[in-house]
Amino acid sequence: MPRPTGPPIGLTLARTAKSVSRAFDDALAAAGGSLPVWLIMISLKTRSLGNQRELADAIGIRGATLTHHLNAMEADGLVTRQRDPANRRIHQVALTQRGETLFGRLAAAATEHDRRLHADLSKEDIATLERLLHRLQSNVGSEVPEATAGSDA
Amino acid sequence: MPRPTGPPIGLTLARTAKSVSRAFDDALAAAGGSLPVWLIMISLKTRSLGNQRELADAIGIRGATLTHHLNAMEADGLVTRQRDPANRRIHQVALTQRGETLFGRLAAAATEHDRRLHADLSKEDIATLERLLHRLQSNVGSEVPEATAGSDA
DNA sequence: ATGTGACCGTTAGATAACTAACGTTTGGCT
DNA sequence: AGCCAAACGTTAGTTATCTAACGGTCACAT
Repeated sequence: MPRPTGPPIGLTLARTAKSVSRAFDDALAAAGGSLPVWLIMISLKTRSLGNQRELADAIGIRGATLTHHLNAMEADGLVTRQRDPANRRIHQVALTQRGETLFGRLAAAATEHDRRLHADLSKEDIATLERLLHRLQSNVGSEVPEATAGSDA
Repeated sequence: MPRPTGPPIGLTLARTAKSVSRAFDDALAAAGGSLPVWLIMISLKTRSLGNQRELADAIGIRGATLTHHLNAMEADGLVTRQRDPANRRIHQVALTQRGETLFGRLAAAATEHDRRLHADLSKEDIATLERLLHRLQSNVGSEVPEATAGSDA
């Protein structure tokens, strides 16, 4: 009995994520950025996203929050927003030269953070962790079992 | 090569924690509470905490934020705050009868959430996950290796 | 007894996320 | 042609957290 009603796994998960995210954000702040800015940039670089909504979904925030960050980034000269001529509802977001420069610095900080995070963990450990985290996510995803008995709502 | 520069583990961790916390908070909201309220209550019930600062540390928030929640909970008649006669700096926080009742409902919701979260995971899986999460936390904890070469601060 | 420093909790102000409602644009249907 | 529903992004307002500064209380030394 290794878990005699100890702290629930959800609580440990939340605390760990808070610590790790905090440390990551600090590292990015030291490089002149922040966690959301980094997520936006890396999504712009790697994925080919059609619109801002997909971008927001990709980094796990709401559309309104993304607008907020893009406003700040545009004011800082990191990105540009242009209407798509073919579909004027869509804003095409692109990194400026200055944005590319900052991306380089943040990438270095992110790599360093990841190195530190892995530290003594083996590749199998990381793979196992990823697998378990995905299981947790799918367990709370949309599993609303309404096939039990009665609709007691 | 199972991780060809895929999403960093820190990102997966953050997303999973967000989803799970969100789901948990929704479940608690349906029972008439919230995640911080639940954490405060369970800490009051289980641990024997000397003061509010320890309470805040136990649930991972700042003292000022705890004050905010306790104000709301006191206004709702869930807890009482009294000065410790032996040490008037300390506020003794206690659950009222109404607080106990809500605690019961939230405990049921939390148990249900935990059951759903575990779902197909074995005890070994949970133990492994806990171990890996603790490793991550300690890796970013306060590991400031200043024994490398020069003090470039 | 009195002054100094530390501890505890609160208050004030800033920051960042969310939800809800809105204006614009598009495409299909009548 | 004109209308209506849907999609996209922005704006407005709320909520929750943090940091910094403050007032009250205690222990200890002088």
